[in-house]
Amino acid sequence: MPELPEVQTVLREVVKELQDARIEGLECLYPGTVIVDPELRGIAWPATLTGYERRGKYMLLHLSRGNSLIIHLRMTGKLVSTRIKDEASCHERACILLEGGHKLRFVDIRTFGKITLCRTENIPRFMPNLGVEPLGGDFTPAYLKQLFRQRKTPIKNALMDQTLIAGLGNIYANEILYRSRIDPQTPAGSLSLHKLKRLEEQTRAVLSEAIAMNGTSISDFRRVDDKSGEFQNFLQVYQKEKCPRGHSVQKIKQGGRSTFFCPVCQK
DNA sequence: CAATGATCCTGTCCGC
DNA sequence: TGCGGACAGGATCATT
Repeated sequence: MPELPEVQTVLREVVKELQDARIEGLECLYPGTVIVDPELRGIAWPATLTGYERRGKYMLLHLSRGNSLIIHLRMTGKLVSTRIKDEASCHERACILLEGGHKLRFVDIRTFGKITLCRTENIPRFMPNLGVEPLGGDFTPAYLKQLFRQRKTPIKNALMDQTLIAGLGNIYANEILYRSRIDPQTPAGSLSLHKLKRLEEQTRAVLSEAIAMNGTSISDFRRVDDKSGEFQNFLQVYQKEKCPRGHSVQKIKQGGRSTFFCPVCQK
């Protein structure tokens, strides 16, 4: 499932794919996958990439002519370059057309992913309110203390709430809590500054390591070049029977999602 | 405002 | 063999 490290990985590779190519169009191949800003008038193409950024799990690609693409992979979205693999897929939902007949295919089994083409100044209209960037300077124990104040929701749910912290999903929330030795059921607002310090440090550590390893390929995440990430080899609790210290990992449901944790290591 | 639950969607896996 | 059902899960919307 693409979370922050996977999105970062894909963005880096998409940029490499787009930076020297003229973008000639955007094709929608499944109803609703491509959203076009009604204020975008006239001709958007051809365009070139003028900048890019990641915000939470969203990729923003800024184009010439004052337009931008907002890409969200949701659960099963993939961007596949025809330079690497030119093979049709029945799950192709959209397509970015490049000069020379090359394409960047948006392949998405479950059809939840979206590509929005909008005026750059209208980006906020097409994006939800997102919380703090977990690798940014604002992400500090004191900030978390304030953010979680009065919150009774379990810390696991809070970590995955994109309006609080942007970019964490189920896999990394589980891993971060294990490495922080925090019980995922702990009410967020009751965590001591001491534990929040561990949480902050481990969040940065886990995400940085995962980015360095090109993300986690569980089930169907693939990079633009169709290679897998490598971080799945370093997961400590997610879908594991035993934690690294040999204790049984417990699986529970929180907010409809699977939580994996070690009741011995995490208090 | 906070928290919860249903919804969207399809491939995979399990039990009968 | 095949069918039904559960599961996976990010974001959004409705409800409490």
